[in-house]
Amino acid sequence: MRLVTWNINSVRLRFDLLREVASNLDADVICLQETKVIDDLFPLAACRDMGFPHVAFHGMKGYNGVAILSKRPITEIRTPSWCEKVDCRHLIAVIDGIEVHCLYVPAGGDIPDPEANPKFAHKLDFLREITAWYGANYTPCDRVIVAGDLNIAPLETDVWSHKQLLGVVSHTPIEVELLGRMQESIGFVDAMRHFIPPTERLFTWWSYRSADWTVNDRGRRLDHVWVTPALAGSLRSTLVARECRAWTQPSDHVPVLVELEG
DNA sequence: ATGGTTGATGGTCAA
Repeated sequence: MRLVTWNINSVRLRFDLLREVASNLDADVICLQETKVIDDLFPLAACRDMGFPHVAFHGMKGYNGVAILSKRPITEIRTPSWCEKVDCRHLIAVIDGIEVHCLYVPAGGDIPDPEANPKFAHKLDFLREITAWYGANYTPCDRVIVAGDLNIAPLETDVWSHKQLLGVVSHTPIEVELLGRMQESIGFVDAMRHFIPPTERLFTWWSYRSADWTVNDRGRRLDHVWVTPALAGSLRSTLVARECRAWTQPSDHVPVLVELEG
């Protein structure tokens, strides 16, 4: 299975780029975040024309939204929600007996203080809640993939400057700690770092708020693919499609590919 | 410390 995750930042605006991603990466499964479209307007026919007959989507007006496109049948769809909000951040599709979780963790706003910033408090609560849920409902023996924009760069080499980003939302110690607890809940294996050593810089996102994203390579690794220990032995390769950031009218995130045997 | 850009939207809000 060749699984791709991409924060597409509007599936309607960037459908032509999605075709390129699907084709260039020879994807079997594509997890999308920030689709920004209600379900009635989701481009389902275009997905089928592109060679993905099986599609699950869970969207809302204007913000968030997740989708999973698959060449193989989807046998079950679920849409959990967190923090008593129905904000379309989590979609589960069962494909080949594997639970594929497409996840979009709240970004958390600008101020890294839960007292002063309700969005940051929501991000931390979201992580605590979903961590408890994984721990209570799954075991390392289950076949689960979590793929998506987790909006946290956990390692020092997941950001362009560890020191300069310690106080910036996405790399603060409290977020890194909570993401670590979530990963440990059922022993998720970081599929990208399974192949790329932690000493090597690895980014999947570069801000729009820069005249030239290539200057000093000021990126962060916000997008992740995790697999349960039951699937770790099936991991074959990973790839960050960095070239997509240089495309015309790009997303600020680039696609990440993880290949699994079978 | 601040600002910078983008997308959905039709006011700003979120990222």
